[in-house]
Amino acid sequence: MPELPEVEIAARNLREWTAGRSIVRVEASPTAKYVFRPSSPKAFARAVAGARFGEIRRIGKNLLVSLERDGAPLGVLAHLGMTGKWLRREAGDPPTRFSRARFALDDGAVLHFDDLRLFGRLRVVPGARFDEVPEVAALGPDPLDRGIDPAALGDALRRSKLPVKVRLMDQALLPGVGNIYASEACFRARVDPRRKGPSLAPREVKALAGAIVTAMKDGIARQEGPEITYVEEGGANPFLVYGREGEKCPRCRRAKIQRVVQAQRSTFFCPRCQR
DNA sequence: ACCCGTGTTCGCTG
DNA sequence: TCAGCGAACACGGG
Repeated sequence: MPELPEVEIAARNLREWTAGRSIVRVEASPTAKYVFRPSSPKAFARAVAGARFGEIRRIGKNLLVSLERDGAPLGVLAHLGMTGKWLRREAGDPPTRFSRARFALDDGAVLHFDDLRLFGRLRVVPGARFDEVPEVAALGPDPLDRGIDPAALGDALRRSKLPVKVRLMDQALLPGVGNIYASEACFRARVDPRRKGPSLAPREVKALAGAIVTAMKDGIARQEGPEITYVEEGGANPFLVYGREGEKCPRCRRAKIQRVVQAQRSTFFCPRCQR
């Protein structure tokens, strides 16, 4: 699931599910110790039980959940990792398949943090001082929230010899851009993902800046619906090039989509359209 | 059995 | 000193 669009959907869902609500009880699976590091599952549950929900922000792929407990601010930083998701169930429903933490609310709902691979994280942030968390402080401006300044993007690309697709995934530059949307943005901008940053012309940088934002907005639009209770997987591949090795390019319809490996991750592109 | 994986972090290296 | 690289993390799914 999770790059910026998926996390944005999660944020919207969570806002709806938690508005005005309090946490009645928390269960954290003891086997999922890794999810709660550097704290423990027990300490995490103890810290947030009884809290009332406040604002929920998203920066890149991070969810910043503000809580209030005994009149004092408290925060939870949530990251979905590779396979994390937030699901809403009713009290008494069976646990979701890879449920790692369960938050019982005062309206009878139970929010599950579900995560197959255990790369997700739930972390208590004392006083909700998110800006003191190094991983949050290191993030650049959120591209959806604040837009992308082509001049700033150009500067950043010029300062690094990394292939442009790899550079786009730097969370300090463009928080929220991950492996899928980096490929998708390069395709939309017609830029070869293997190009080195400094080789890009200003008009290509500008195209990239626009392509990143529109790719993410499309991703969000695809997933939002009138009655989302939770986002399901499965179904047709919604992406233009990602996961489409060997298929005909959706733009030129002549070349075949190629897959290459960059920085240990798969990159998909059209060798004819992307220069 | 084997390869793959929508993410991040850490230790090493040149 | 530090950008860049590769491994590690953990566990299915195909």
